[in-house]
Amino acid sequence: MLSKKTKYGLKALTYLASIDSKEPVQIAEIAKHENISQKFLESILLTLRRNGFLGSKKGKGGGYYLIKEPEEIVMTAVIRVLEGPIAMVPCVSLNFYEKCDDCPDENKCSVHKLMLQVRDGALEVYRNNTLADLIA
Amino acid sequence: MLSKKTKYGLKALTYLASIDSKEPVQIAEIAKHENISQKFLESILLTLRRNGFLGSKKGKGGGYYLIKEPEEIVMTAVIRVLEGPIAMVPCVSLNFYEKCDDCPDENKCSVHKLMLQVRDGALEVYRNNTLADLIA
DNA sequence: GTTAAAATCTATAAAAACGATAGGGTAAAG
DNA sequence: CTTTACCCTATCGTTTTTATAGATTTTAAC
Repeated sequence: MLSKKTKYGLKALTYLASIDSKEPVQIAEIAKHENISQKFLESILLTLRRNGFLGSKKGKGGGYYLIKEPEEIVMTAVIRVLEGPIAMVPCVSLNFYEKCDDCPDENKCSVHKLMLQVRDGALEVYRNNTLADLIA
Repeated sequence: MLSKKTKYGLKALTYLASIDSKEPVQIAEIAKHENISQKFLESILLTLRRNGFLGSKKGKGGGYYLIKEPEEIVMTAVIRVLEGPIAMVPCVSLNFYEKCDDCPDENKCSVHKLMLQVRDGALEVYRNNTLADLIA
């Protein structure tokens, strides 16, 4: 299940990309337009800023704005920051690999075998989608 | 993230399929062989039985056994029973559809657009894998 | 410059939901 | 009368989501 954090984060990014101008947009405006709890959104935007997706400007006339072109923002990166691992099991994760406690041999594990394919499928989708693709 | 319920369920099914014979296998044996909490496995096997994957026999010499051939047990069905929806968002789910409270128009929603593709990818993998494929 | 307002930042924590496990008792089969 | 599956309930721990309260920075107005 996709967390609301990811969902809201994606929606916020989409909104900023659709605005098109690089002018800062206030949290309140984004929250209202996308029906998101403002305080929750606040923390989400913060992590997006810390990870290089957004810039921010404080004070009057401040807000958040995209720091890169929508075409450059690839979903693999967004998902990993907001949702975490793309793989459904740590033992098939590229960026968050972890061995299973049970499972003496990964290569013979049925779960491993199946989830490897699922991961590859998801990865291909995320790699082929930028923020620009989602607003088209 | 894949729940342990699903993981354990898959491992149990795999084990039963690898045994090959249709003789009942005790919960304790499966739990021990796959490093699973026996009590937890108990409830998992129960739901697998209720959903037509397993048969059971009580008393001495009892246990669980596969009710269908491994080739007939397709992953879409198993995942839906153990894990629930394959889609990461209810608004793109085939079997568990639900409209989002926010989101006035699904067709314009970026999350919807992205998760539709992810679902299709996962679906293709699950459709192409039977229990027999996983033990090969 | 000073000030005040507007906004982002920070930290905490409460509330709710969910996942995983354990305990104890019942029913059926041999 | 023993063995095993079946069933119900409670609990513990974690994660997710939201709420609260205040600190800090920047800008704009005066």
